[in-house]
Amino acid sequence: MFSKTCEYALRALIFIAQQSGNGSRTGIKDISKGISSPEYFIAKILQDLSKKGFVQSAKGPNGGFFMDEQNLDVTIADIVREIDGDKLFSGCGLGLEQCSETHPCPIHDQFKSIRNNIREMLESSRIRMFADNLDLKLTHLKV
Amino acid sequence: MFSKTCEYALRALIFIAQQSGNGSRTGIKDISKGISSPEYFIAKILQDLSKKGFVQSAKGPNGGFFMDEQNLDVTIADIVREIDGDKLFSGCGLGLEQCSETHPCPIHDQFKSIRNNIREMLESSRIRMFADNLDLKLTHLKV
DNA sequence: GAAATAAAGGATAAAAAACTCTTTTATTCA
DNA sequence: TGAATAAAAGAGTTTTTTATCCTTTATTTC
Repeated sequence: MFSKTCEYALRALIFIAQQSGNGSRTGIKDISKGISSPEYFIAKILQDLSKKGFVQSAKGPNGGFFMDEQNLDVTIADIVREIDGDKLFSGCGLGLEQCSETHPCPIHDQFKSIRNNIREMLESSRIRMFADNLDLKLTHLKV
Repeated sequence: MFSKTCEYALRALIFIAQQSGNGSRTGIKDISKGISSPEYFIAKILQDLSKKGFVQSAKGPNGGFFMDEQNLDVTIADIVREIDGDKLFSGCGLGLEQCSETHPCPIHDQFKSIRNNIREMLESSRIRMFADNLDLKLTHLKV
């Protein structure tokens, strides 16, 4: 469904959101441990997400990644769209470039509703929503 | 959603299904033109699908690919599962290996319903269902 | 201001997916 | 039986994705 990069990104952002709860910043090492991801790889991904404003970062001692109120309101859809593009939301199920209501591929109709489900689901899910359950250990992000 | 290999496979099988309607066999060249796919690549894919029994093939003059009644009743889900594995139907949205009802990832619940939608949709779609509309040019498989 | 810390940046490596080419095998038909 | 046809098989190559390493820059603390 999502690329590996996107999976790691979502996990990292949810993790940082939880850690940001008590105002603290989290370093790459903690993040990569917290979400079971390759350290250098998630570093690259966060570097990118930070440039795009999905997460804040600070260098030096006591530095690390954290999220502000705006960051917490970003939807999963926003993140997915940024990393994987909008193929998932609008692409043809069979990979055709020309596929539309008036010029559909064979499975166009079946896919339309699926895609809408996915889009609605991802657009109504904000990072903020997942921090609490993670904090209460009702959910997890590892392995 | 699907790998490129899987997209080509589905397009090819629907195409062959339509062509099989009038009892004729279809060669790789026609198939690759008919579904806008790289010729050698779809050849490899069909070689594999043929070994697995999703499609029939015959060598020599007048040879080519075709489908029997059983082949036409195969579901899209069967094909996807064979090519892309069942990650789409049962994998964790965030890529965690340990993700279940009792030990869920943060977006587990949201994904559960999406996954079920997808599975139901793909399991109720049989190749046979798409041949007619393609024949009537109500749908297409190119570009 | 020097040492330590932590992210940013740039370059590269490894693995997987997508795609290509050439030879072999089976079949048909003249 | 031999030429032609078309898929099967096997062996690449290319591109994309995933992952790693090393150097630089910014910040803090002493």
